[in-house]
Amino acid sequence: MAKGTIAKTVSERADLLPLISEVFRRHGYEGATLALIGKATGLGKGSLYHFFPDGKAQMAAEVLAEIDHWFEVNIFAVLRNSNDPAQAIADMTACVDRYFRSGNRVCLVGVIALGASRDIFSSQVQDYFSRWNDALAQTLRRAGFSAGVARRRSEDALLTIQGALVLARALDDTRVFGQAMVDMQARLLAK
Amino acid sequence: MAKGTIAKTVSERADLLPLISEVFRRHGYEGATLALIGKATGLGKGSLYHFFPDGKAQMAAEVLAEIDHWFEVNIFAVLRNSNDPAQAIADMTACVDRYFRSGNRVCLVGVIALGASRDIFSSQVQDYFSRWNDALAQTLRRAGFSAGVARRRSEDALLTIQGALVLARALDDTRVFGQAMVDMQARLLAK
DNA sequence: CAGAGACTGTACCGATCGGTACAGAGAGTC
DNA sequence: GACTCTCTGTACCGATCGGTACAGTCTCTG
Repeated sequence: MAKGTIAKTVSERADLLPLISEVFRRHGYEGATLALIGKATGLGKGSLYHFFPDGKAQMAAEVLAEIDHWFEVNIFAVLRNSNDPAQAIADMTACVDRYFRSGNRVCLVGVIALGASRDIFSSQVQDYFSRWNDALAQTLRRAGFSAGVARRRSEDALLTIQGALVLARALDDTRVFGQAMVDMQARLLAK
Repeated sequence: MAKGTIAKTVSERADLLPLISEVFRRHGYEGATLALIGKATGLGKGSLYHFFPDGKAQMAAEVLAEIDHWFEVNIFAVLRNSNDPAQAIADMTACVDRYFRSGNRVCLVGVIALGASRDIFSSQVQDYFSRWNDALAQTLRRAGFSAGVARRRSEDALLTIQGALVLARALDDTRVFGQAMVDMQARLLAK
């Protein structure tokens, strides 16, 4: 009930999600507190619950949806629509390297997959990876590989990205991530 | 101050660590609460703080030390001492598959590496992976590979294990982990 | 200018957080 | 039996958790 100390900033929902996303990335679902999210966005709980009436779970769900959409547009769709498989895979690799800032940024979907919160978001996590897997395998099929090889190579690529992020962070060496991306691209199109 | 309701169970420190380890694995460092640890061990805070006066941080540090020791004995030492590189790598692969229960169990060191708690345990995390990396690269050198190739293949193997754990959990498909272990072993000794 | 509705900070809620204090219970020693 | 030391449960601490309530402030519409 302090007198007239309320400013008006008018935040856009779309501007909020990337900021919240980084908090979840850094601290995981359980570690991301409303206080941290408030600090990152510059908003109080009032505003936060105005935009996300269902609280933290809704924020995480919408962040995951936005990430899913970004990958759908920038990566999955490119893989599906390209008729130059080698170029599509090169584009994907470059895009992934840029997105994860050469290993300095962590994959939120992977972080959630490892934690206890996987059970809450299991369908979104599974969907993200299996759609990526399908799109990439489809591209490899178009490059002339059998369904089995395509699928196996695609899974290998996905797991390489996730593992490279873990190891690069563990060793504090982004070079590990860069090398893994080079190796991954070579393995995808080998032979 | 309820009257005489205190039982005497006499827990062994050594029996405690594996139980605590599983809590950290499932919930991460921030998500592992004293209540969960108490539930898992069947001990109250009194006993917990008797064994670990510095609380949660000490528990995590000792769990990490125990994991480190287990890998040192069962994996790193085997890699260093074997004079049959192919056999040593096959043993490592089998041992890793067993330890991670074919992808059903998560790597605590990897989980910590991804989270904010990495900063607290950075030296232990880095040590674990770089000692593994050194031991494996040394084995590959003995198999006749150049230092550069050995190092690159070794890093690739470590990242494959971590990524396979993430992807297997995300897709809820342990087959992914098994296939990754097969591929990893083949790539380590290829050509 | 009046009213509606979106957006804001803040006080507050019960629950739980990590951690402390402490007394009771058991086993060993004399 | 009295003393000591280890191990135990539990009451309690201040801080913070996710979430609610609400009054104030702005913009937009008439």
